[in-house]
Amino acid sequence: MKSDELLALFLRRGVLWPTAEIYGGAQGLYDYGPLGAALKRRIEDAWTSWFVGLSPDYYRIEPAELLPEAVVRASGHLENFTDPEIVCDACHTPFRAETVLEAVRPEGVDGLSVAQIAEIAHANHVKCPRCGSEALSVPAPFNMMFGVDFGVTGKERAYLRPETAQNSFLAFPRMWEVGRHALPLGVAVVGKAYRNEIAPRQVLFRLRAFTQAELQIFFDPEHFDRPIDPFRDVRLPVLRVERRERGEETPEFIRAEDLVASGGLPAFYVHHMVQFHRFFREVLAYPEESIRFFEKSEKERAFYNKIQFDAEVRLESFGGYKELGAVHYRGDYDLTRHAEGSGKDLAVTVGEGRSVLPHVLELTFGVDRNLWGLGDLHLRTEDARTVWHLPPFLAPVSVGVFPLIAKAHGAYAQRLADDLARAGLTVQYDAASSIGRRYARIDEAGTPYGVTVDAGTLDEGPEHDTVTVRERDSRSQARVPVGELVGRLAGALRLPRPPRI
RNA sequence: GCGGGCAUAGUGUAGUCUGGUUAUCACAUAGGCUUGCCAAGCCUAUAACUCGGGUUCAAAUCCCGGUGCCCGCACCA
Repeated sequence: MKSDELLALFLRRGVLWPTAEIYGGAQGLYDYGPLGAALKRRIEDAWTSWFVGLSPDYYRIEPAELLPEAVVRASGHLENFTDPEIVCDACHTPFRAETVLEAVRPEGVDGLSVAQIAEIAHANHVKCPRCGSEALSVPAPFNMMFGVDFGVTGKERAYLRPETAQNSFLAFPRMWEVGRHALPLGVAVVGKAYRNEIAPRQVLFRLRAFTQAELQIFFDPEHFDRPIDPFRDVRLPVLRVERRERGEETPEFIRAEDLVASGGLPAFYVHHMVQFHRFFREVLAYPEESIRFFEKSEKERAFYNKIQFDAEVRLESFGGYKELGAVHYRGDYDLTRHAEGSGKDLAVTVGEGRSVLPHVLELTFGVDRNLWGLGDLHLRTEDARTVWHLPPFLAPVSVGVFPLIAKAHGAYAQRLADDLARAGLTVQYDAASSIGRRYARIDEAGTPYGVTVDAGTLDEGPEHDTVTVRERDSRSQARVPVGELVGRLAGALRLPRPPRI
């Protein structure tokens, strides 16, 4: 679905709206309404059920969203979060310092101060790539973290976390004990992260407050290549660097085993790519042809990542592939930095007394972006009606309950709606306007089932205490005894968990 | 952040160039009548010129600024 169309629908149905709208809004901030909040919760629960379910040694924690300054200093976010820029004073165009100085300083600008970068530019008479002016200046690097006063004196600083990953690294020593000394050890966090983005845009794609679902897996690097259970014949849509360099945009389907055997990727890494792919397919129901795992080259990926595939999905709303998640091999960068920063030894002892500083595999997933993706890919207009083909277990409301004729069947239907809600279903009762309109309303909200009470339900005939269950996608109807309703629907509404490979 | 464009009921829009009646239309929403299993019909109601300043007898319309949105560049998990 097109971006404008999707946003209009989301606004109309109360999925989301701009924060502080009556004051003109605030860039990069959106609030979720009832439908959006419920859907987002379902996505988070589905993600947790799936990824934490991958192993008994994977856990979810819920840490604080504020990080003391020492943490972000050690993690590198305080200095390194943005690359230094060079701005042309003549045409006001900003460039990455590294790019502009490439000819005169091929080794890059890491570690140089603002003054040193400016000096190099002037000494070599570097010109603006766009207008040729030599009037270049180097502004102080912009840090994308939100800093806050911490404590009553205001002398201490803390920062809203720019990513949830840091919390998992900080939790490692505790989790090593709580997890009873097991590797691999997974520590998941689902929660808000905050970045003062320069140019928030595209609704949920670059927010200043956004929700990440991340799983950091600490593992023994000696086991990275250890063969794990066979991948059977799983094929992954991957676009590797060599193929990209030939100008290809589309992925090729490569057997997981081949990615390991001839593709040079560690088995443990590929195993988690397979699980990520299955989550996209089996839980979010993204079409196979929309997904690709996009390999980042050494230049493109963050410096701490040794292997990086972005999990991308092609969205009509933004006319191309968008990053909705990623699989990062971060090596021992994080634990090394935090061991140095804190002065604590973060190595652990495994097996017969071998000391190991675990490496980290990071699975990261953008909750807001995927909520948008579920709208883009599953909302379809079909002969003048709009249907949100959400997987049933993700639907904000599971069942709509309607009286065929409000006056005649309303009391029974209202009672039935209460009973279903008490049984744990999310239910919406609606008696307004015609039955067709009510079906249309729930179709648009992604509700998979409609239950209608009619004359047969109330009559002392063969249809006594039966209702019609109408299915969103097929529009088919079946007569079901009310006592069997919960049992009938429960299966489709249960969150999927990963099968053991 | 730079450049360009845009901003009218809940949603989508007409009107702006060329200032001048009660601001157009559709859908949505609420109530009534009727109907009774896929957005039916009729009647009624609710509801808007992004904010601030300026020009003018008069501003949705022209000018300036703020805010927000879109596109390109730059940046980016």
